[in-house]
Amino acid sequence: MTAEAPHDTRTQFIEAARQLFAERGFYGTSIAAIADELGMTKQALIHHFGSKEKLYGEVLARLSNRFTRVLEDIEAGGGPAEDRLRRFCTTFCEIALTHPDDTRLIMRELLDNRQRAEQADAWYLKPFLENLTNTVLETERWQDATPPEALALVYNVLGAVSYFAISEPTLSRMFGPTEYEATRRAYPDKVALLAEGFFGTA
Amino acid sequence: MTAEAPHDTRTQFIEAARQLFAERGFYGTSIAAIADELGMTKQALIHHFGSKEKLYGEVLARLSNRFTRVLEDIEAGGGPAEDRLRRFCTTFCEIALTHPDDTRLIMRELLDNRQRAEQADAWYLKPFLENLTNTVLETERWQDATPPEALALVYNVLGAVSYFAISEPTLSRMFGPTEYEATRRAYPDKVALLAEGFFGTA
DNA sequence: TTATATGCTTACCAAATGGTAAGTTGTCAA
DNA sequence: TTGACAACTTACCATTTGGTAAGCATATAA
Repeated sequence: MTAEAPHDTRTQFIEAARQLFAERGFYGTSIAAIADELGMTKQALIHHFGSKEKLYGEVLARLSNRFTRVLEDIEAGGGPAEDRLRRFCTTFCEIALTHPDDTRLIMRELLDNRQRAEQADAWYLKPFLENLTNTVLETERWQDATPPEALALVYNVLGAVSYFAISEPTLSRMFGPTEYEATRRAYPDKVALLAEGFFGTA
Repeated sequence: MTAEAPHDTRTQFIEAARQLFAERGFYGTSIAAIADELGMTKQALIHHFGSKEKLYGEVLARLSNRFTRVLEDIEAGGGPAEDRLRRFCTTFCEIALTHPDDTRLIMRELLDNRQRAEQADAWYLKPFLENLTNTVLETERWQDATPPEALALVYNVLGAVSYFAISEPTLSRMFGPTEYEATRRAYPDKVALLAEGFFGTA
Protein backbone atom coordinates (compact mmCIF):
# COMPACT_ATOMS: atom_id res chain seq x y z
CA MET A 1 0.00 0.00 0.00
CA THR A 2 2.94 2.31 0.54
CA ALA A 3 5.48 1.95 -2.22
CA GLU A 4 3.26 0.04 -4.62
CA ALA A 5 2.05 2.87 -6.80
CA PRO A 6 5.12 4.73 -8.05
CA HIS A 7 4.36 8.30 -7.03
CA ASP A 8 5.31 10.00 -10.21
CA THR A 9 7.70 12.50 -8.69
CA ARG A 10 9.54 9.77 -6.86
CA THR A 11 10.15 8.01 -10.14
CA GLN A 12 11.18 11.27 -11.75
CA PHE A 13 13.65 11.87 -8.95
CA ILE A 14 15.16 8.43 -9.41
CA GLU A 15 15.45 8.94 -13.14
CA ALA A 16 17.10 12.35 -12.81
CA ALA A 17 19.42 11.00 -10.15
CA ARG A 18 20.36 8.04 -12.31
CA GLN A 19 21.48 10.30 -15.13
CA LEU A 20 23.41 12.70 -12.94
CA PHE A 21 25.08 10.02 -10.83
CA ALA A 22 26.14 8.31 -14.05
CA GLU A 23 27.50 11.50 -15.52
CA ARG A 24 29.19 13.08 -12.52
CA GLY A 25 29.43 10.32 -9.95
CA PHE A 26 28.08 10.20 -6.43
CA TYR A 27 30.36 12.85 -4.97
CA GLY A 28 30.15 15.06 -8.05
CA THR A 29 26.37 15.20 -7.87
CA SER A 30 24.58 17.37 -5.33
CA ILE A 31 21.02 16.68 -4.29
CA ALA A 32 20.23 20.29 -5.18
CA ALA A 33 21.34 19.63 -8.75
CA ILE A 34 19.06 16.60 -8.95
CA ALA A 35 16.10 18.54 -7.58
CA ASP A 36 16.78 21.42 -9.96
CA GLU A 37 16.33 19.01 -12.83
CA LEU A 38 12.65 18.71 -11.83
CA GLY A 39 12.34 22.36 -10.84
CA MET A 40 12.03 21.38 -7.21
CA THR A 41 13.93 22.05 -4.03
CA LYS A 42 16.40 19.62 -2.55
CA GLN A 43 14.16 19.30 0.51
CA ALA A 44 11.52 17.67 -1.67
CA LEU A 45 14.11 15.06 -2.49
CA ILE A 46 14.98 14.61 1.18
CA HIS A 47 11.28 14.32 1.93
CA HIS A 48 10.93 11.40 -0.46
CA PHE A 49 14.16 9.54 0.13
CA GLY A 50 15.54 10.61 3.48
CA SER A 51 19.11 11.03 2.33
CA LYS A 52 21.32 11.21 -0.72
CA GLU A 53 22.77 7.80 0.01
CA LYS A 54 19.33 6.21 0.13
CA LEU A 55 18.35 7.76 -3.18
CA TYR A 56 21.54 6.40 -4.68
CA GLY A 57 20.64 3.06 -3.21
CA GLU A 58 17.27 3.09 -4.94
CA VAL A 59 18.86 3.99 -8.23
CA LEU A 60 21.24 1.10 -7.99
CA ALA A 61 18.62 -1.28 -6.70
CA ARG A 62 16.51 -0.59 -9.79
CA LEU A 63 19.47 -1.08 -12.05
CA SER A 64 20.29 -4.31 -10.28
CA ASN A 65 16.69 -5.50 -10.60
CA ARG A 66 16.66 -4.71 -14.28
CA PHE A 67 19.75 -6.81 -14.82
CA THR A 68 18.44 -9.58 -12.64
CA ARG A 69 15.34 -9.70 -14.79
CA VAL A 70 17.46 -9.89 -17.91
CA LEU A 71 19.38 -12.78 -16.43
CA GLU A 72 16.16 -14.53 -15.43
CA ASP A 73 14.82 -14.22 -18.95
CA ILE A 74 18.02 -15.72 -20.25
CA GLU A 75 17.94 -18.54 -17.74
CA ALA A 76 14.29 -19.15 -18.59
CA GLY A 77 15.28 -19.51 -22.24
CA GLY A 78 17.14 -22.64 -21.21
CA GLY A 79 19.73 -24.42 -23.31
CA PRO A 80 23.36 -25.21 -22.49
CA ALA A 81 25.35 -22.74 -20.40
CA GLU A 82 27.37 -21.77 -23.47
CA ASP A 83 24.22 -20.63 -25.25
CA ARG A 84 22.97 -18.72 -22.27
CA LEU A 85 26.28 -16.92 -21.92
CA ARG A 86 26.30 -16.09 -25.59
CA ARG A 87 22.81 -14.66 -25.27
CA PHE A 88 23.89 -12.73 -22.22
CA CYS A 89 26.84 -11.20 -24.03
CA THR A 90 24.63 -10.10 -26.90
CA THR A 91 22.02 -8.65 -24.59
CA PHE A 92 24.54 -6.98 -22.33
CA CYS A 93 26.25 -5.44 -25.32
CA GLU A 94 22.92 -4.17 -26.58
CA ILE A 95 22.03 -2.67 -23.21
CA ALA A 96 25.48 -1.18 -22.75
CA LEU A 97 25.29 0.53 -26.13
CA THR A 98 21.75 1.82 -25.77
CA HIS A 99 22.18 2.80 -22.11
CA PRO A 100 25.74 4.01 -21.71
CA ASP A 101 24.65 5.91 -18.63
CA ASP A 102 23.84 2.66 -16.86
CA THR A 103 27.22 1.34 -17.90
CA ARG A 104 28.88 4.37 -16.38
CA LEU A 105 26.89 3.87 -13.23
CA ILE A 106 28.16 0.32 -12.90
CA MET A 107 31.75 1.36 -13.53
CA ARG A 108 31.51 4.09 -10.93
CA GLU A 109 29.96 1.70 -8.46
CA LEU A 110 32.81 -0.73 -9.09
CA LEU A 111 35.31 2.03 -8.39
CA ASP A 112 33.58 3.68 -5.48
CA ASN A 113 32.15 0.68 -3.71
CA ARG A 114 35.31 -0.20 -1.87
CA GLN A 115 35.43 2.99 0.10
CA ARG A 116 31.75 3.79 0.38
CA ALA A 117 31.16 0.24 1.52
CA GLU A 118 32.74 1.15 4.82
CA GLN A 119 29.98 3.65 5.50
CA ALA A 120 26.91 2.18 3.83
CA ASP A 121 27.40 -1.50 3.31
CA ALA A 122 25.62 -2.54 0.16
CA TRP A 123 27.15 -4.40 -2.69
CA TYR A 124 24.33 -3.99 -5.15
CA LEU A 125 25.83 -5.95 -8.01
CA LYS A 126 26.68 -9.07 -6.09
CA PRO A 127 23.70 -11.28 -7.08
CA PHE A 128 24.18 -10.27 -10.68
CA LEU A 129 27.83 -11.30 -10.63
CA GLU A 130 27.18 -14.51 -8.75
CA ASN A 131 24.58 -15.64 -11.23
CA LEU A 132 26.96 -15.10 -14.14
CA THR A 133 29.81 -16.80 -12.36
CA ASN A 134 27.72 -19.88 -11.78
CA THR A 135 26.72 -20.04 -15.41
CA VAL A 136 30.35 -19.88 -16.45
CA LEU A 137 31.11 -22.79 -14.14
CA GLU A 138 28.41 -24.84 -15.85
CA THR A 139 30.29 -24.45 -19.10
CA GLU A 140 32.08 -27.46 -20.46
CA ARG A 141 35.24 -25.48 -20.98
CA TRP A 142 35.32 -23.88 -17.54
CA GLN A 143 33.74 -26.58 -15.39
CA ASP A 144 37.08 -27.23 -13.68
CA ALA A 145 37.87 -23.57 -13.09
CA THR A 146 37.73 -22.09 -9.62
CA PRO A 147 34.94 -19.65 -8.82
CA PRO A 148 37.23 -16.61 -8.74
CA GLU A 149 38.64 -17.65 -12.11
CA ALA A 150 35.16 -17.78 -13.50
CA LEU A 151 34.40 -14.38 -12.07
CA ALA A 152 37.61 -13.05 -13.58
CA LEU A 153 36.32 -14.19 -16.94
CA VAL A 154 33.05 -12.41 -16.34
CA TYR A 155 34.94 -9.27 -15.48
CA ASN A 156 36.86 -9.57 -18.72
CA VAL A 157 33.73 -9.60 -20.80
CA LEU A 158 32.03 -6.87 -18.81
CA GLY A 159 35.14 -4.74 -18.96
CA ALA A 160 35.68 -5.14 -22.66
CA VAL A 161 32.12 -4.23 -23.52
CA SER A 162 31.80 -1.48 -20.93
CA TYR A 163 34.96 0.30 -21.96
CA PHE A 164 33.75 0.43 -25.52
CA ALA A 165 30.27 1.49 -24.49
CA ILE A 166 31.47 4.53 -22.61
CA SER A 167 33.98 5.51 -25.27
CA GLU A 168 31.44 7.34 -27.40
CA PRO A 169 32.60 10.86 -26.51
CA THR A 170 36.24 10.00 -27.11
CA LEU A 171 35.68 8.14 -30.35
CA SER A 172 33.35 10.80 -31.67
CA ARG A 173 35.81 13.53 -30.84
CA MET A 174 38.73 11.71 -32.37
CA PHE A 175 37.10 10.39 -35.53
CA GLY A 176 33.83 12.21 -36.00
CA PRO A 177 30.29 11.05 -35.22
CA THR A 178 29.58 9.25 -38.49
CA GLU A 179 32.66 7.07 -38.25
CA TYR A 180 31.73 6.31 -34.69
CA GLU A 181 28.23 5.30 -35.69
CA ALA A 182 29.58 2.83 -38.22
CA THR A 183 31.92 1.33 -35.64
CA ARG A 184 29.16 1.07 -33.14
CA ARG A 185 26.86 -0.74 -35.56
CA ALA A 186 29.59 -3.24 -36.34
CA TYR A 187 30.47 -3.77 -32.70
CA PRO A 188 27.92 -6.37 -31.56
CA ASP A 189 29.24 -8.87 -34.08
CA LYS A 190 32.73 -8.41 -32.68
CA VAL A 191 31.41 -9.07 -29.20
CA ALA A 192 29.79 -12.25 -30.43
CA LEU A 193 33.18 -13.40 -31.67
CA LEU A 194 34.75 -12.36 -28.41
CA ALA A 195 32.20 -14.36 -26.45
CA GLU A 196 32.80 -17.36 -28.66
CA GLY A 197 36.50 -17.13 -27.94
CA PHE A 198 35.86 -16.89 -24.23
CA PHE A 199 33.28 -19.55 -23.63
CA GLY A 200 34.06 -22.10 -26.31
CA THR A 201 31.99 -23.33 -29.23
CA ALA A 202 28.47 -24.58 -28.81
CA MET B 1 66.39 25.67 -13.42
CA THR B 2 62.97 25.91 -11.86
CA ALA B 3 61.17 22.58 -12.05
CA GLU B 4 64.24 20.52 -12.86
CA ALA B 5 65.09 19.29 -9.39
CA PRO B 6 61.96 17.66 -8.00
CA HIS B 7 61.43 19.54 -4.73
CA ASP B 8 60.78 16.62 -2.51
CA THR B 9 57.50 17.89 -1.06
CA ARG B 10 56.15 18.56 -4.52
CA THR B 11 56.76 14.96 -5.44
CA GLN B 12 55.25 13.81 -2.18
CA PHE B 13 52.16 15.88 -2.89
CA ILE B 14 51.79 14.36 -6.32
CA GLU B 15 52.17 10.88 -4.93
CA ALA B 16 49.62 11.40 -2.17
CA ALA B 17 47.24 13.00 -4.63
CA ARG B 18 47.64 10.11 -7.05
CA GLN B 19 46.57 7.61 -4.42
CA LEU B 20 43.64 9.63 -3.15
CA PHE B 21 42.36 10.61 -6.59
CA ALA B 22 42.52 6.95 -7.59
CA GLU B 23 40.69 5.85 -4.49
CA ARG B 24 38.02 8.51 -4.15
CA GLY B 25 37.99 10.32 -7.48
CA PHE B 26 38.53 13.98 -8.24
CA TYR B 27 35.35 15.25 -6.60
CA GLY B 28 35.60 12.87 -3.69
CA THR B 29 39.07 14.08 -2.78
CA SER B 30 39.60 17.39 -1.03
CA ILE B 31 42.92 19.20 -1.18
CA ALA B 32 42.84 19.31 2.61
CA ALA B 33 42.76 15.51 2.68
CA ILE B 34 45.78 15.34 0.38
CA ALA B 35 47.72 17.82 2.49
CA ASP B 36 46.78 15.98 5.67
CA GLU B 37 48.50 12.93 4.26
CA LEU B 38 51.83 14.81 4.53
CA GLY B 39 50.87 16.53 7.77
CA MET B 40 50.65 19.83 5.97
CA THR B 41 48.00 22.44 5.35
CA LYS B 42 46.08 22.69 2.12
CA GLN B 43 47.62 26.10 1.55
CA ALA B 44 51.00 24.47 1.14
CA LEU B 45 49.46 22.47 -1.68
CA ILE B 46 48.00 25.58 -3.24
CA HIS B 47 51.36 27.25 -2.90
CA HIS B 48 53.00 24.52 -4.96
CA PHE B 49 50.37 23.81 -7.57
CA GLY B 50 48.07 26.81 -7.75
CA SER B 51 44.85 24.82 -7.82
CA LYS B 52 43.38 21.39 -7.33
CA GLU B 53 42.78 20.99 -11.05
CA LYS B 54 46.44 21.74 -11.83
CA LEU B 55 47.63 19.20 -9.29
CA TYR B 56 45.33 16.64 -10.85
CA GLY B 57 46.80 17.60 -14.22
CA GLU B 58 50.30 16.89 -12.98
CA VAL B 59 49.27 13.53 -11.60
CA LEU B 60 47.78 12.51 -14.90
CA ALA B 61 50.61 13.96 -16.92
CA ARG B 62 53.05 11.79 -14.98
CA LEU B 63 50.90 8.74 -15.48
CA SER B 64 50.64 9.51 -19.18
CA ASN B 65 54.41 9.95 -19.43
CA ARG B 66 54.99 6.67 -17.69
CA PHE B 67 52.79 4.86 -20.17
CA THR B 68 54.31 6.71 -23.09
CA ARG B 69 57.71 5.50 -21.95
CA VAL B 70 56.42 1.94 -21.74
CA LEU B 71 55.10 2.22 -25.27
CA GLU B 72 58.38 3.68 -26.50
CA ASP B 73 60.29 0.80 -24.99
CA ILE B 74 58.00 -1.61 -26.72
CA GLU B 75 58.30 0.18 -30.04
CA ALA B 76 62.07 0.25 -29.61
CA GLY B 77 62.02 -3.49 -29.18
CA GLY B 78 60.92 -3.70 -32.79
CA GLY B 79 59.40 -6.74 -34.45
CA PRO B 80 56.07 -7.12 -36.18
CA ALA B 81 53.07 -5.19 -34.85
CA GLU B 82 51.58 -8.42 -33.55
CA ASP B 83 54.59 -9.01 -31.34
CA ARG B 84 54.60 -5.47 -30.06
CA LEU B 85 50.92 -5.68 -29.18
CA ARG B 86 51.46 -8.97 -27.43
CA ARG B 87 54.28 -7.43 -25.44
CA PHE B 88 52.08 -4.44 -24.64
CA CYS B 89 49.29 -6.65 -23.36
CA THR B 90 51.67 -8.51 -21.11
CA THR B 91 53.22 -5.33 -19.79
CA PHE B 92 49.93 -3.55 -19.36
CA CYS B 93 48.53 -6.51 -17.47
CA GLU B 94 51.59 -6.54 -15.25
CA ILE B 95 51.30 -2.81 -14.54
CA ALA B 96 47.56 -3.01 -14.00
CA LEU B 97 47.99 -5.79 -11.46
CA THR B 98 50.88 -4.22 -9.59
CA HIS B 99 49.46 -0.69 -9.73
CA PRO B 100 45.69 -1.03 -9.46
CA ASP B 101 45.54 2.56 -8.26
CA ASP B 102 46.80 3.77 -11.63
CA THR B 103 44.22 1.60 -13.30
CA ARG B 104 41.52 3.19 -11.21
CA LEU B 105 42.85 6.60 -12.11
CA ILE B 106 42.55 5.84 -15.80
CA MET B 107 39.04 4.47 -15.42
CA ARG B 108 37.97 7.53 -13.51
CA GLU B 109 39.53 9.80 -16.08
CA LEU B 110 37.67 7.93 -18.80
CA LEU B 111 34.43 8.48 -16.93
CA ASP B 112 34.98 12.03 -15.80
CA ASN B 113 36.77 13.44 -18.78
CA ARG B 114 33.65 14.15 -20.79
CA GLN B 115 32.24 16.61 -18.36
CA ARG B 116 35.40 18.07 -16.89
CA ALA B 117 36.70 18.56 -20.41
CA GLU B 118 34.28 21.42 -20.78
CA GLN B 119 36.01 23.31 -18.00
CA ALA B 120 39.63 22.33 -18.27
CA ASP B 121 40.29 20.91 -21.69
CA ALA B 122 42.92 18.26 -21.44
CA TRP B 123 42.63 14.76 -22.76
CA TYR B 124 45.67 13.28 -21.14
CA LEU B 125 45.38 9.79 -22.54
CA LYS B 126 45.05 10.74 -26.17
CA PRO B 127 48.66 10.16 -27.32
CA PHE B 128 48.70 6.84 -25.52
CA LEU B 129 45.55 5.67 -27.28
CA GLU B 130 46.65 6.95 -30.67
CA ASN B 131 49.91 5.09 -30.47
CA LEU B 132 48.16 1.82 -29.71
CA THR B 133 45.56 2.36 -32.40
CA ASN B 134 48.25 2.84 -35.00
CA THR B 135 50.01 -0.33 -33.94
CA VAL B 136 46.76 -2.27 -34.29
CA LEU B 137 46.36 -0.91 -37.80
CA GLU B 138 49.81 -2.20 -38.70
CA THR B 139 48.63 -5.68 -37.86
CA GLU B 140 48.07 -8.07 -40.71
CA ARG B 141 44.68 -9.00 -39.38
CA TRP B 142 43.42 -5.45 -38.84
CA GLN B 143 45.17 -3.57 -41.60
CA ASP B 144 41.87 -3.01 -43.37
CA ALA B 145 40.01 -1.94 -40.26
CA THR B 146 38.98 1.67 -39.77
CA PRO B 147 40.80 3.69 -37.09
CA PRO B 148 37.79 3.78 -34.76
CA GLU B 149 37.44 0.02 -35.13
CA ALA B 150 41.06 -0.37 -34.12
CA LEU B 151 40.55 1.89 -31.14
CA ALA B 152 37.48 -0.11 -30.18
CA LEU B 153 39.71 -3.16 -30.07
CA VAL B 154 42.18 -1.34 -27.87
CA TYR B 155 39.36 -0.39 -25.56
CA ASN B 156 38.32 -4.01 -25.38
CA VAL B 157 41.71 -5.13 -24.18
CA LEU B 158 42.14 -2.24 -21.78
CA GLY B 159 38.66 -2.79 -20.41
CA ALA B 160 39.05 -6.52 -19.93
CA VAL B 161 42.33 -6.15 -18.07
CA SER B 162 41.32 -3.06 -16.11
CA TYR B 163 38.10 -4.54 -14.83
CA PHE B 164 39.93 -7.52 -13.49
CA ALA B 165 42.70 -5.39 -12.05
CA ILE B 166 40.34 -3.30 -9.94
CA SER B 167 38.28 -6.27 -8.85
CA GLU B 168 40.60 -7.23 -6.02
CA PRO B 169 38.36 -5.97 -3.21
CA THR B 170 35.31 -7.70 -4.64
CA LEU B 171 37.03 -10.97 -5.39
CA SER B 172 38.76 -11.03 -2.04
CA ARG B 173 35.53 -10.34 -0.22
CA MET B 174 33.61 -12.98 -2.15
CA PHE B 175 36.16 -15.77 -2.18
CA GLY B 176 38.84 -14.93 0.36
CA PRO B 177 42.33 -13.50 -0.21
CA THR B 178 44.16 -16.76 -0.88
CA GLU B 179 41.83 -17.83 -3.66
CA TYR B 180 42.14 -14.37 -5.12
CA GLU B 181 45.94 -14.57 -5.05
CA ALA B 182 45.88 -17.82 -6.98
CA THR B 183 43.54 -16.37 -9.56
CA ARG B 184 45.67 -13.30 -9.91
CA ARG B 185 48.82 -15.32 -10.47
CA ALA B 186 47.11 -17.30 -13.19
CA TYR B 187 45.66 -14.24 -14.85
CA PRO B 188 48.53 -13.00 -17.05
CA ASP B 189 48.48 -16.26 -18.99
CA LYS B 190 44.82 -15.78 -19.68
CA VAL B 191 45.48 -12.30 -20.95
CA ALA B 192 48.12 -13.67 -23.28
CA LEU B 193 45.51 -16.00 -24.74
CA LEU B 194 43.07 -13.13 -24.95
CA ALA B 195 45.61 -11.01 -26.82
CA GLU B 196 46.32 -13.88 -29.17
CA GLY B 197 42.65 -14.13 -29.93
CA PHE B 198 42.39 -10.45 -30.58
CA PHE B 199 45.42 -9.75 -32.70
CA GLY B 200 45.93 -12.99 -34.52
CA THR B 201 48.79 -15.45 -34.51
CA ALA B 202 52.38 -14.38 -35.01
C1' DT C 1 74.11 43.84 6.40
C1' DT C 2 70.51 43.99 3.52
C1' DA C 3 67.58 42.34 -0.15
C1' DT C 4 65.13 38.75 -2.21
C1' DA C 5 62.99 34.56 -2.84
C1' DT C 6 61.28 30.02 -1.22
C1' DG C 7 58.41 27.22 1.62
C1' DC C 8 55.34 27.31 4.54
C1' DT C 9 51.37 28.84 8.26
C1' DT C 10 47.55 31.36 10.34
C1' DA C 11 43.64 33.92 9.39
C1' DC C 12 40.02 34.57 6.50
C1' DC C 13 36.13 34.10 3.02
C1' DA C 14 32.23 33.24 -0.04
C1' DA C 15 29.94 29.52 -1.83
C1' DA C 16 28.13 25.02 -1.71
C1' DT C 17 27.32 20.81 0.76
C1' DG C 18 23.83 17.46 3.16
C1' DG C 19 20.40 17.80 6.43
C1' DT C 20 16.77 19.65 10.20
C1' DA C 21 12.67 22.15 11.66
C1' DA C 22 8.70 24.21 10.98
C1' DG C 23 5.42 25.66 8.26
C1' DT C 24 1.82 25.79 4.00
C1' DT C 25 -1.23 23.78 0.76
C1' DG C 26 -4.18 20.46 -1.08
C1' DT C 27 -6.70 16.06 -0.99
C1' DC C 28 -9.44 12.74 0.75
C1' DA C 29 -12.01 10.17 4.43
C1' DA C 30 -14.99 10.24 8.71
C1' DT D 1 -16.83 20.40 9.00
C1' DT D 2 -13.05 18.50 10.75
C1' DG D 3 -8.97 15.85 11.02
C1' DA D 4 -5.17 13.71 9.16
C1' DC D 5 -1.88 12.92 6.03
C1' DA D 6 0.97 13.60 1.96
C1' DA D 7 3.65 16.69 -0.79
C1' DC D 8 5.87 20.12 -0.84
C1' DT D 9 8.45 25.12 0.50
C1' DT D 10 10.93 28.62 3.15
C1' DA D 11 14.12 29.34 6.68
C1' DC D 12 17.98 27.83 8.82
C1' DC D 13 22.38 25.49 10.14
C1' DA D 14 26.95 23.44 10.86
C1' DT D 15 30.48 21.79 8.07
C1' DT D 16 33.32 21.51 4.23
C1' DT D 17 34.70 23.12 -0.07
C1' DG D 18 38.49 25.58 -3.09
C1' DG D 19 40.90 29.66 -2.80
C1' DT D 20 43.03 34.55 -1.28
C1' DA D 21 45.89 37.54 1.61
C1' DA D 22 49.24 38.36 4.49
C1' DG D 23 52.76 37.12 7.42
C1' DC D 24 56.86 34.39 9.22
C1' DA D 25 61.09 31.77 9.04
C1' DT D 26 65.08 30.33 6.62
C1' DA D 27 68.48 30.33 3.07
C1' DT D 28 70.98 32.42 -0.43
C1' DA D 29 73.02 36.29 -3.01
C1' DA D 30 74.60 41.26 -3.40
